Amino acid sequence: MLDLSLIRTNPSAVADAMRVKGIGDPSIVDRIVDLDVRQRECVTQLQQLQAESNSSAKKIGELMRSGRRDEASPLIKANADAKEKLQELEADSRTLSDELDDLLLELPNIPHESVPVGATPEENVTIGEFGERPSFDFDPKPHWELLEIHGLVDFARGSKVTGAGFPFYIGKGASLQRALINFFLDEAGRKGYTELQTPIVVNEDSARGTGQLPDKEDQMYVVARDEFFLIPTAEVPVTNFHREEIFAEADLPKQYAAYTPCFRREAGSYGSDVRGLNRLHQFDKVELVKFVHPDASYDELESLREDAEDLLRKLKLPYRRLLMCTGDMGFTQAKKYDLEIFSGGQNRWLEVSSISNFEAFQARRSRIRFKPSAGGQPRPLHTLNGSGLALPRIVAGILENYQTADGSITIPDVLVPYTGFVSI
RNA sequence: GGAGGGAUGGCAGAGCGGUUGAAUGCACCGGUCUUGAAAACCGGCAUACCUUCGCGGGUAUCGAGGGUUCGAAUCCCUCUCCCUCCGCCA
Repeated sequence: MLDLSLIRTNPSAVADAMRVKGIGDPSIVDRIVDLDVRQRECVTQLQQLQAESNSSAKKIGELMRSGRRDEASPLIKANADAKEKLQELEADSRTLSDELDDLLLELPNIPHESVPVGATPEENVTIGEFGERPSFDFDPKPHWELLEIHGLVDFARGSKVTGAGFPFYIGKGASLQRALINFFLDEAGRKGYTELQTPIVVNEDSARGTGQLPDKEDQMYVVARDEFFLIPTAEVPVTNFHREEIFAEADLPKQYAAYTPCFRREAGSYGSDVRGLNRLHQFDKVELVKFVHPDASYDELESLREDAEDLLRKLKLPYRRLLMCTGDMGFTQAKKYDLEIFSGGQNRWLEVSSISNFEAFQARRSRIRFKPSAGGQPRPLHTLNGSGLALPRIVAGILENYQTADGSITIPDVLVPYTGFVSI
């Protein structure tokens, strides 16, 4: 959610943001401005009437106590008469502010000035390539063939038990995932993130708080009977962990790491890139989330990105860093980096982390604030998150980049203490 | 799932339907005292919104929504959540 006062003072900036993001209908900004004016007129009128009625009621109380009932009765009648008008204004005010709130929830976040304007993924900016791509003196296999050869994942039985995109991991395949989860969490802990285990279903307020609603409603699985949503990322429960809370300024920043399964319907995204582990309906991820002071959020974004990249360096996976253009950013982000690893068996880049600054967008929706130590009103803080990291594509990358001529796979050194085996 | 109890400010905890946005204690912040600290004393300390250039003024909020009343934290209804006991179960 955006600051209403910004919309008042600079509505065109908001409409422009919607255009460069390609999200929503910019004309709703005008409707918001109009509604806002009408709402405030209505509230002012209502509060004036309430003030009159309050002071009259107080007077009645005094008269009644001193036994001057006859003097009170005309006041009582007048107040009773005013009541209808009062209720009318109350209803109007409520209707207007509900309408206003609904529209405000439709506005996407405004991109940061450092974000390149662009409409398609082709206009994302590659900032750098790091690490060494593997070179093979044999024909490298894609990971789905390696999974098959070693019996690491069972897609067919996953489909039988649940549906496409819900695989079983077997034996060393399962162990490798568990090793990665532990490695990621241990690294995060070392870097000062507090580990959190979270619910993996959330209620509607939480889904709205982080901006999945109304934007990503179709991407979430719903437990209709209990009105829960399966989380598409740990960002949702972790950010909402502090929903409706006010921090002391000195308590910032707060940072958390959480491993969770993630559930995504991926409606409308079938295509050639969904083979093997490339795109699943359920996958595992360790997510890093920060609650920070507004002045610090862009520094924190870089440090969060560094924390994620550090994992790729330690795993010795070649990767590139992309700065997403306005059109390829989501509804909620002000600035976003993607990290993609180069996976040798498919000879293509796979997104394994997305690192975003939401500025006050989520915090305003979720009412997560801090109280300035210099005094004054609580202010929304800034939230950030980044994958650290998403598992299946890391597994794909390890299998493809660490495969050897005889079809076996070498476990990256840093993972060996976690797997307990050196090869598959 | 069955039975009962509860929900008040950061926490604890009062609150006859009429200066109760709310006593009191703790915590916290500022000050006095002290060489310093502690103690003691004095003062401050919720959130959202409207209005004003500002000082200030006003409105709403005692789990949520609705109702009764001139007036509701206080009475009535509905819902949500929490706790205790029983049942079931990891």
